[in-house]
Amino acid sequence: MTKVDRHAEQLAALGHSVRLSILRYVVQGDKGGTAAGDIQGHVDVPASTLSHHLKRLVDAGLLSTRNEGTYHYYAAIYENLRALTDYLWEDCCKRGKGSCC
Amino acid sequence: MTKVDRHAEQLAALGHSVRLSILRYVVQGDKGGTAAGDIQGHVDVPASTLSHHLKRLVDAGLLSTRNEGTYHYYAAIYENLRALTDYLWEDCCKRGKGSCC
DNA sequence: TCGCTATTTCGACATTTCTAGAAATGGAGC
DNA sequence: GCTCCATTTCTAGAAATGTCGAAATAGCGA
Repeated sequence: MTKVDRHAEQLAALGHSVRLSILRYVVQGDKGGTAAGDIQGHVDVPASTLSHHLKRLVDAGLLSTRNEGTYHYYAAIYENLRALTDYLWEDCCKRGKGSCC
Repeated sequence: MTKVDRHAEQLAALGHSVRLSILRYVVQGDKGGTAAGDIQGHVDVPASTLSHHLKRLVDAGLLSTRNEGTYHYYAAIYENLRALTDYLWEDCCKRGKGSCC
């Protein structure tokens, strides 16, 4: 999988209002992660739906998982998120006449 | 449409390898925009498919269009792209114990 | 062991997105 | 007018994604 494909997959993972809300909630949370139940209280979807969305974010490499007893904590992988946002601006205006960013 | 929905739509627009390639190519191009034909030479999809993808990026508010004769130029809307990437980091660690970003 | 809670997996259906050929548009030049 | 050329719109089928109830898993405490 190329760099473009990988980043497109991450952006697609964020391209859904529920998943975007999840990511933002988790990004704002503690570094140790946020429990799935806590997240559920915030986004209001059935547990099975939530679980699917969380899996998608984990698969995309944006969230990590840690299980503590029956609680599952999800934390943002900040360096991957940073790499993603940086990617969109990489080589900005390289081919242009003036600078812009 | 809420802020989350709007940004999710923009991220979904970028969540496709062809469209992500298009955006990056245009972001790197001149402020005056890049012609559709130029873009097509870069991404290698049929014109009808390309047009569909370009429309999606325009609808999401990430690209603007300008017609000059038969040529259609597409340019990145830098401020919207900036707002999008900033949004992902907004209030980072607000609810956490330590700082992280 | 039993029951309780947190969470995930399964399964099936509805919806959306992707793709690309064919036809249509719109402008430039003869 | 006609004819290129660049690009978009139409169309329809294939593929992927979203949803959520029901069932399954997994860990805790009594």
